[in-house]
Amino acid sequence: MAEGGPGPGGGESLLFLTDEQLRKGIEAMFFAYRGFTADPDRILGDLDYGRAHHRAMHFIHRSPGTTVNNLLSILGVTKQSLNRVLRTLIEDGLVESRVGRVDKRERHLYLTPKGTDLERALSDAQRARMRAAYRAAGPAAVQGFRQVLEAMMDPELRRQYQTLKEGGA
Amino acid sequence: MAEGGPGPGGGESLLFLTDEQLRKGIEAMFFAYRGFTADPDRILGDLDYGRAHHRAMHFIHRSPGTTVNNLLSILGVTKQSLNRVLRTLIEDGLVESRVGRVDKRERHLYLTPKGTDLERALSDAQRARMRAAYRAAGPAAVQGFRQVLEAMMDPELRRQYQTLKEGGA
DNA sequence: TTGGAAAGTCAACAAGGCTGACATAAAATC
DNA sequence: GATTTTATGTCAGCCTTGTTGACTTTCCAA
Repeated sequence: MAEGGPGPGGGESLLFLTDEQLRKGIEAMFFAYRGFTADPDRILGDLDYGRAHHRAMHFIHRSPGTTVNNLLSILGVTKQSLNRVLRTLIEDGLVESRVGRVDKRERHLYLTPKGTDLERALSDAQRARMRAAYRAAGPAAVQGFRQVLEAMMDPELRRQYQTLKEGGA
Repeated sequence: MAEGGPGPGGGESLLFLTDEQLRKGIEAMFFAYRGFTADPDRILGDLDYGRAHHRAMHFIHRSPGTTVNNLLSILGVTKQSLNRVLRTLIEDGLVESRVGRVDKRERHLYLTPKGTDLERALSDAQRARMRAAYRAAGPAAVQGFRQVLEAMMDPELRRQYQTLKEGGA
């Protein structure tokens, strides 16, 4: 690897934030994100769904009973955009939309058994890659990976990420 | 932070690869990538360009004189898709396309001064975020960040990433 | 000289973003 | 009780950026 840049050579060197180092990080994000989405995309390509469907199913699976508005703020898209995706998922019997009991304006979203199956297939594929990457890099690297990613998020998104983190732990 | 999951508590714990840990990594990638692209997107939004233009300019800046075919394999899109982007960049005087000297079929791509200016504005914004994230997470975390991302890439993309890495170092 | 690779172009299409306008039901407020 | 706000859904239309397929031009090399 021979990292550490122009500093005293790796380890606890000073902040080795040359433009070169930063550029490598940027390109690493670019290439890694392609790998990150490649496996689910392959599965989705065979069906009539896309990445947007995957994202919706992921967060519905993660927070069953979440409302449309909540999902909207997590995904960061317009309701028209989300609705198009959600409609097809509901029509195809992958997602169920239940009217809220306390507030009947709200729709609570759940994966059906069929939806759960697809979500599992997709996340199995994505997890397999993530697992392999974690194994290859080692536990210490995983720690750093998560720290940098978290620091890279917009503050608002970081809050949502952390809320999700707690909720699932 | 209190990481380390269900293992013996952080540090060199065994492979703590629970589905929960993996899912957090997946969501971290999702939220972080949004932050990663947010700043350039804001700049591009004001102009008539999109993320695809940014990517093309980034890699032309990075490897001046690269051929269209080379760029194609780095970006992983079809030549029609790239060509549309490239055409507007050339028309607008941001990119120059020179016929190859040894192989006149090839077009070698260069940023014009105008193109260099925009590229710098975009990458300055992106680097600023990356720098802040690196600073917040610390040198050791940066090491891990890069290791995990590299392990997450498809083998072919990893090779391209590493080639770029060497070329620029 | 002819085959094939590199590059470019045109047409058509799809996914998934976006805005704006509007409808409905229910909750909240006055 | 009337009004306003909120949550959701929907229609129409637009943009970017990806796709496939068909075709042309250029030009290297066998």
